[in-house]
Amino acid sequence: MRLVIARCSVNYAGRLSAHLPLALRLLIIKADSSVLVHADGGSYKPLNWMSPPCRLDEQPGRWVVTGKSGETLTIELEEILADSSFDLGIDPGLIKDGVESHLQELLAAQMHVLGEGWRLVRREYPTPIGPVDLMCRDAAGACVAIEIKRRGEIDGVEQLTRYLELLNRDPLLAPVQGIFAAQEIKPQARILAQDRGIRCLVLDYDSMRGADDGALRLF
Amino acid sequence: MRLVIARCSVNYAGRLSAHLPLALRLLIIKADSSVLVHADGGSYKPLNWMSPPCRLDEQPGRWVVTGKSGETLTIELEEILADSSFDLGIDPGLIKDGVESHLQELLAAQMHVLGEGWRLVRREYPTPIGPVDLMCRDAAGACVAIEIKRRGEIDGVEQLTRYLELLNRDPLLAPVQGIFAAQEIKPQARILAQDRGIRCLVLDYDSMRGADDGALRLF
DNA sequence: TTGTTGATTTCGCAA
DNA sequence: TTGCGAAGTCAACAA
Repeated sequence: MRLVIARCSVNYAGRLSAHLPLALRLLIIKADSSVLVHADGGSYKPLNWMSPPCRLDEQPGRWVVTGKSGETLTIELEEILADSSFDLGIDPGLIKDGVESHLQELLAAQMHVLGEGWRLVRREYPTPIGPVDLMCRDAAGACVAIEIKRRGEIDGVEQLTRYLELLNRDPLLAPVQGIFAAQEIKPQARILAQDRGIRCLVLDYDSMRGADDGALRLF
Repeated sequence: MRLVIARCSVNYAGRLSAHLPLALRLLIIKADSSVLVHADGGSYKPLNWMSPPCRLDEQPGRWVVTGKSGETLTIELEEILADSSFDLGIDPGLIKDGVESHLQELLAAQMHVLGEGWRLVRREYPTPIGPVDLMCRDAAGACVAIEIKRRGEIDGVEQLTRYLELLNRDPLLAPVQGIFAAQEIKPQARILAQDRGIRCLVLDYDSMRGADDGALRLF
């Protein structure tokens, strides 16, 4: 990894065109030749960048980075204040816990909280327009499709609605009910769901991990 | 901006939990106290980070960054190989060209590619649920609503469907047809559009800029 | 390889 | 402040 502090101007030509006027910035060149141009603010997103795979052509006062599909990042170097390199090695990588797939696993393993005699048909139940997170049957044997989100917004309700519309065309499955489950359900999403006869379920991740059934509330 | 090369382990506790085992990494502390943890690969996204606004508590061998809503990033510093600071000043910012609004302008100026005698009624045609990108009339005088996306996915078809449903309630406008136009249309979006009687149009930005009508293909 | 979905998405604009 | 839509989204995973 090479770190350069330089007064530079930058041009990008790819899906769009973008230009950065002359200013002092941090330039990062990673081991795979990818380049990041950072300012001293904003968030983690660079002002401009080139993703790997790419090739860096270093000329005096000018770097030209060319991407896989021909896009180019051109950096004009006016003045270099610092330039240092380090060998960091390969990173062991990030370990995450608490994302949507975990919610799906937990709810799949706790079908009983939905009601007596409910059972899981399968996770990621395939349909032509994408997989239903959980397909199950209630005590009476009727189909129920469950869409799980970390944050329940209108898009998720629309997604579940599409699944239900399609599934209900199949006489072997119909009628299929829907449940919209999320750690947090936005008011607009809740209203839309209820308007469409879809039940809402608020999930509590920590409590589910502890298998505390009281944490699940059906609306 | 402060740049630190250090052997460190990192823990994040917020919406999710994440952990980085001990390894050599680049730590960036920006002027607003936001922190980025980068490895020597991957893309522009850091392995871990804290977005502003946040507060950095620097203890010996440990940094604790606390975010606005209480999330924390804890960095345990095992060994520091480099540590330098720079004053970059405020960046003048990025100038972009080639985004969705430009596609809208270009298509609005090239109505004839849709067919003989087509004309534009107006761009950003207002409805109670949001503006229709382009409203036009075909040679027979029938209304056509056009939704433009850079990448055409299912959400865009849903959006256009909502507009059409609403517009078709107005006897002065009905029947209103729909066209879904994008630089790239995903298969599922195309299927959904066709199922709903919405035509798909693939746009080529470069050719449109050159006003090459042959670049537009109606499906 | 291609396609689809989730994300600590981030970012910008408008109501 | 909140909500909605776009992004050079990125990244993980399945077909």
